[in-house]
Amino acid sequence: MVASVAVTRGMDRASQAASGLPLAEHHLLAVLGEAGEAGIRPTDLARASTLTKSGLTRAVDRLESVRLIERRTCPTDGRGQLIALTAKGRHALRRAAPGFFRAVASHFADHLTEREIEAVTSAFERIAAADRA
Amino acid sequence: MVASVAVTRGMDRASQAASGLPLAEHHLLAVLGEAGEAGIRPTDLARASTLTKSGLTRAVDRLESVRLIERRTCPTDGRGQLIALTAKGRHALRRAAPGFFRAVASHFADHLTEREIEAVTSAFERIAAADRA
DNA sequence: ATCAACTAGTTGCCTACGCAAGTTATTCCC
DNA sequence: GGGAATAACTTGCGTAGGCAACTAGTTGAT
Repeated sequence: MVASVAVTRGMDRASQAASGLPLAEHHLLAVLGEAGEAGIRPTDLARASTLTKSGLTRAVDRLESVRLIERRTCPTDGRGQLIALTAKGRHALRRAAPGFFRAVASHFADHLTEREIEAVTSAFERIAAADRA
Repeated sequence: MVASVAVTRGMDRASQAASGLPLAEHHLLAVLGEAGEAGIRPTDLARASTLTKSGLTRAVDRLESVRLIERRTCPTDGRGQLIALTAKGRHALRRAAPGFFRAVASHFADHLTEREIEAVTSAFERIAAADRA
């Protein structure tokens, strides 16, 4: 836990430097980037992030207020919505990427061997999957 | 990050169930347990925890107010103090231990192979050490 | 068709905690 | 040994975010 907090804090500073956004919000942009034009439902976005539904609502509020993302009404469910990157959001993500990847290296990957990176990646993916279940 | 937040949240609930304390505070007790009778300086405790100095001040306030730990004036530095478990604190730590270890297993270790546990442990120790430097 | 049970997202409330500035004690240099 | 630079906590302030309760919409059973 101590190490993971250290990495998270370092990455958060790096994220602020690279995009002006806290790590959690940068991560939302990244997930939305993978989701593509179609957008993604808030509940799914929360699952793929480090936030609960209520935290997500507010993070989305912030990102929407600076026009990095947009809420669309969901065509198939009147309760729901679809969240997607705006053009501005896509640009912000692209611009932040190099600094972000350097930070992953300096705060995390550079301290590990190849084998360790593989072990950590697969183990943590399994843990995240178990948690979602 | 997603996995580490999932584990942290699970462990936090488990810690609440086992001792009534949030994970961060349980961890402080654990570190103090290892420090022994002599106690430990707040700055060192902060380094060994997930908290900054200011967060530590307040966590110590809370734990002291329920008599699980005590602040002593430091004999060798008039600015400083020594923090140590009270007898009540030692008991609380012992009572929480079984539930706590079960939670480490169910939220973390059970999802990993032996080799992965070793890889993660050594890698994360190195990361934590690098951060302290 | 209606009503109950569930799900999606939002909000009120509260707390933890980081940052930066403040206080007090120490060290070190001259 | 006197004064600047540094270190050890503390505190004021601001914000993020979890929980639980709420609203609105959906689904399914009769």
